[in-house]
Amino acid sequence: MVLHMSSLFLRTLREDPADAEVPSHKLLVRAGYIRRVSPGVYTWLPLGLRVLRNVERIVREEMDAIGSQELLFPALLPREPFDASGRWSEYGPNIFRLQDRKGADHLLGPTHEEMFTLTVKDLYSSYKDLPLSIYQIQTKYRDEARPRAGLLRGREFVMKDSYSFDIDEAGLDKSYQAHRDAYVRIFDRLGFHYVIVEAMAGAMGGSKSEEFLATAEVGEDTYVHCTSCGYAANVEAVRVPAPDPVGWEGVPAAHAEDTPDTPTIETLVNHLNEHYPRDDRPWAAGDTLKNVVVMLVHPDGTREPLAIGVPGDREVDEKRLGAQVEPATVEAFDEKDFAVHPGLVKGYIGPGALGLEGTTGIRFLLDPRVAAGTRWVTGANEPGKHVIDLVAGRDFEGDGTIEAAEVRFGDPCPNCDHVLEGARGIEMGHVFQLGKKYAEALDLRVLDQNGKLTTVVMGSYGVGVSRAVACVVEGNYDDAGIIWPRELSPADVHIVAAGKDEALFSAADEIARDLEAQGLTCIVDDRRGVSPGVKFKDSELIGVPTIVVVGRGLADGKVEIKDRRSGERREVALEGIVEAVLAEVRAS
RNA sequence: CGGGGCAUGGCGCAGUUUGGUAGCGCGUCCGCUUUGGGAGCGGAAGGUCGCAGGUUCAAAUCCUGUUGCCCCGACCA
Repeated sequence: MVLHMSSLFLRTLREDPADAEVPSHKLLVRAGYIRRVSPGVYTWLPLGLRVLRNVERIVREEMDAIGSQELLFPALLPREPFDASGRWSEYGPNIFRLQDRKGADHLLGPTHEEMFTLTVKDLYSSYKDLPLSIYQIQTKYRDEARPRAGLLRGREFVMKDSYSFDIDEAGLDKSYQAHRDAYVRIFDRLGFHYVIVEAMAGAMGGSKSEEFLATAEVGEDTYVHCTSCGYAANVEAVRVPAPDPVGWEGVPAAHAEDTPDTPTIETLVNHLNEHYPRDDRPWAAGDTLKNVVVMLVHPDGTREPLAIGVPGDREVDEKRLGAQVEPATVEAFDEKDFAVHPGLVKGYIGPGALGLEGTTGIRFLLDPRVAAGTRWVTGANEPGKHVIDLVAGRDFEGDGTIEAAEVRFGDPCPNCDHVLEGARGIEMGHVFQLGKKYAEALDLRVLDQNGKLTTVVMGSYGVGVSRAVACVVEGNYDDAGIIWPRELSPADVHIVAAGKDEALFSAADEIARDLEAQGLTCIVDDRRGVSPGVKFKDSELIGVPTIVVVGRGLADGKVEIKDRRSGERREVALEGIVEAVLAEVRAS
C-alpha cells in the first residue's frame, strides 16, 4: 500500500517534546509514531503501528518456526486463578484491579502464568500430549510505581509470552534451548546490539535463566561481562568466587581493643592505623567486616531481622539482596527495631551477637569472601570497641553465605583469571526454566508411562514487543532522526517529490506504483506547496532506510537514491529506478 | 513512598521577582510570491494562564489548599 504524506495521519514536530528525556521517546513522538495518553500509556499512530506490527511479525515467524502455537488470552481476568497461585495478594499495588457490576473482583493481566498453566490442565492429561509450547502476543497491564522513558517502561505494553510443558527436566532443557535459539534469531533480525547474560532464577533455585539485554546507556539493568572467557551476567546474578580456605596457624587469638568514636569504617581504619598499625601495610577498609542488619518482610507479613557480613570496602547492593531473599522484601532496620534488640550495638555490631546461636539469635549470612581462615577487624558488640584478628571459621561462623555485596567493574571473573567489565542494558527478552513452581501450585499433573500422576515441568519465555520498538530506536538514530532497520521500517521506500512541477508528482507516484508491484511498500511525499527542505527533514526524521528523491534531475531523466544510514546519494536513470531500489532493499 | 522540577492557544517557551488590557517562535487557515535542505510578505483563527478558595479597585503574577505531569531514587513477572 502506498502512503501519501498529503493525507497520512501524521504531524511531525520540529522540537523535542518537553516531557521526553531519552532519545527513543523524543524521536518516536517527534516523528509521529506515538502519542502519550497518560503516564506509561501510549497511542500508536499509523506509522508506529506499522513498526509494532513488524516486530510482531518477526516474533511470530520465529515462534512458529520452533513449533510453538499461538493463542490469545483475555487481558481482563477474574480473580480466582490468581488466588490459586497466591498472586492476587502477592502482587500488591502493582496490578490494575477492578470490579464488575456484581462486585466480583477482576484484574488486568500483568502476566499469564496462571492462565497458561490452567488451560493446559484443562485440556491435557497425558504424557503423550507433551511436549507442548504455546505463546501469545498480548497487551499487559502493570501499575508501575514509576513509568518512564516513553515505551521503555509503560503501564500498558505488548509482550510475547510463551510457555513450554514437558514431562521431565531433559525435555525442559530441549524446549529451553529451542526458545533460546529462536530468541537469538529474533533479536538478530530486530537489528540491535544485545548480550545474553545469566539472570536470577528466582526463589526456586537451581533453575536456569538468561536475559537478552539490549546494550544501551539508558538501560535500567546493569550487567558485567568478562572480556576473556565470555562470561556475562546481570549484576543480580553474579556469583562471587569464594577463596580457598586457609589455615590460621600463627594467627594471634582475637583481642578486643578500645576504638572510641569509630562508628564508621572510615573512622575505624584511621584509628587502627594510628593506634594499632600493621607491620606489613596500612589497614584498609577491606580488612574490616561490616555487619549490616536489615528487616525482611515475608509475603505473609511476618518480619525477620537478617544480618549480612560483607568486607568493609563494599556496600550491600539492595537489588542483589532483594533478588536473594525473594519473595520476601527488604526494609531498613530502624530505631524501633534496634530498641527491640538491645544486643545490637549500633556501629559496633560483631559476629558474637549474631547468628542463630548468637546472643540475639538473628540469622547471619556471610559474603563468600569471608571464607574460613580470613582475618577481620569487626565490632565487639560494645560501644567504642572492636575485635582484631577475628578469624572466620575459628572465632565465628555464619549461618550460610549470601550474594548481597555490590559488584564492581574490575572484580575478578568467576570463570577465569580475568576481570569483569560492566555496562547498562535494557531487558528485551528472558528465557527461564520455571520448573514445577506453577505446575505444583496449580496442580498441573499428567499420567506418565506407568499410569502415575507426575507434575509437568514448565519453562517461561518473554519478549518485550512494544519495548523493542523503542529499543531499536535507541540503537539506530542520528542527529537527523530515526534510522530503521529494514525489517522494521514502516515502509521500504520513502519517495520525496522535491519541487513544484506537476511532472515530479506524477513521476513519484509512478515509481511508487512500480515498486508496489514488486511487493515493496512506499511513502510518497506528495505535499504541494511544501518546500523541499521540509520534506528532506521529515524523511530523515521518519527514518525509512531508502529515500528516493524525484527533483531537479527529472528533466534529465534522473532521480536520486539516498541511503538514510550512510547519507550516501547517487543518481539513477528514471527507467532503472525500480531495479536499483530492489537491489538496495535486497542488499541490506 | 522520599527528593527535585514543571503546569500559560496544537507544540516549544517568555511574562510571575516588583499585581495594572496575555505575548513570542513553530504549526493551522486565507491571499500573493517562492520551491534542492525546516521560504518571504500581508491578513486571520485559536488561550476563563491546571483546579478551588482567599487578599485586592485590579491576580497568570501575592496567600492557602488541591490535582496532574516530568526527572532522580525506592519499586519493577
